[in-house]
Amino acid sequence: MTQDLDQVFAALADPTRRAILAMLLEDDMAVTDVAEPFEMSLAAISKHLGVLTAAGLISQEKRGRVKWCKLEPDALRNASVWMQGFGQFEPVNLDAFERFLEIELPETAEGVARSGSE
Amino acid sequence: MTQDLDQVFAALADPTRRAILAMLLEDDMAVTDVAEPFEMSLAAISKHLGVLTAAGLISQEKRGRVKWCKLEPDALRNASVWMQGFGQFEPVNLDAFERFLEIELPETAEGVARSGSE
DNA sequence: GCCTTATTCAACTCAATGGTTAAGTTACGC
DNA sequence: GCGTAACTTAACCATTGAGTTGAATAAGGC
Repeated sequence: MTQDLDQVFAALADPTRRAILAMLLEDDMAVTDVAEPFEMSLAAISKHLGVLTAAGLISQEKRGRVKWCKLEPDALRNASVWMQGFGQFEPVNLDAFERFLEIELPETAEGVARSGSE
Repeated sequence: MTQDLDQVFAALADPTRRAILAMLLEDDMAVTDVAEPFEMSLAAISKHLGVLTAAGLISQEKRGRVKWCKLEPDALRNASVWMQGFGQFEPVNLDAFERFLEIELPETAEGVARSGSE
């Protein structure tokens, strides 16, 4: 159980993985498509998807030869509850969230992949 | 900015550090007192406090020869907003949070330190 | 059946983490 | 001002993590 939190938080601690989650928010995607905007090997993305899956943040279903990735936002529930215990953060400020997406979405995935952050 | 999230999530990914945060929820504490319930060296705890400070999750103020640690829950705001973007997790279920505390508070810090999780 | 596409696996490198012990530093207390 | 309490720093070690390349596997398409 605390291990769940370990895995979820560790998974979220990587900007590439957060960017992937944000992408999947829009729609389910095949591994190759997830990898496309990033400046790193497919194998690397495959690994990232592995840790996201292990953390329960996404699920992967193989249909034919393509493996579809699907967001599983419920995995965030425990982590969210844990965090909320430290204070009341005003219920979803969508504007703030959009700002994050602007920074972390595929448009700039290149930047994420190259420099990590600034 | 995305680096902030990196640091916050990475800091939260360790059970010892989460336990420390939970302890500080009750009251400000000196480094030695923070370390007391754990089965690891003071130096190790000092490092953990360093990463929590770097992430902005706590602040440390030296008064005399003791350094007081204080929770800074605001640092969780951005992370919380980010997570909330993935779904509406019902506003603070205090019971659920208490369950986490039971597992991660100092009473069982020994267990946390020894086995990490089960 | 064969080429190709989609994805993973294996082996490796390099850097970062989490821990250790031992040696500093700084501030009380007497 | 000396001894000690409260921390931090340094040097080290073992493990993990993020990335690479290259080979393996699996499923289509024709």
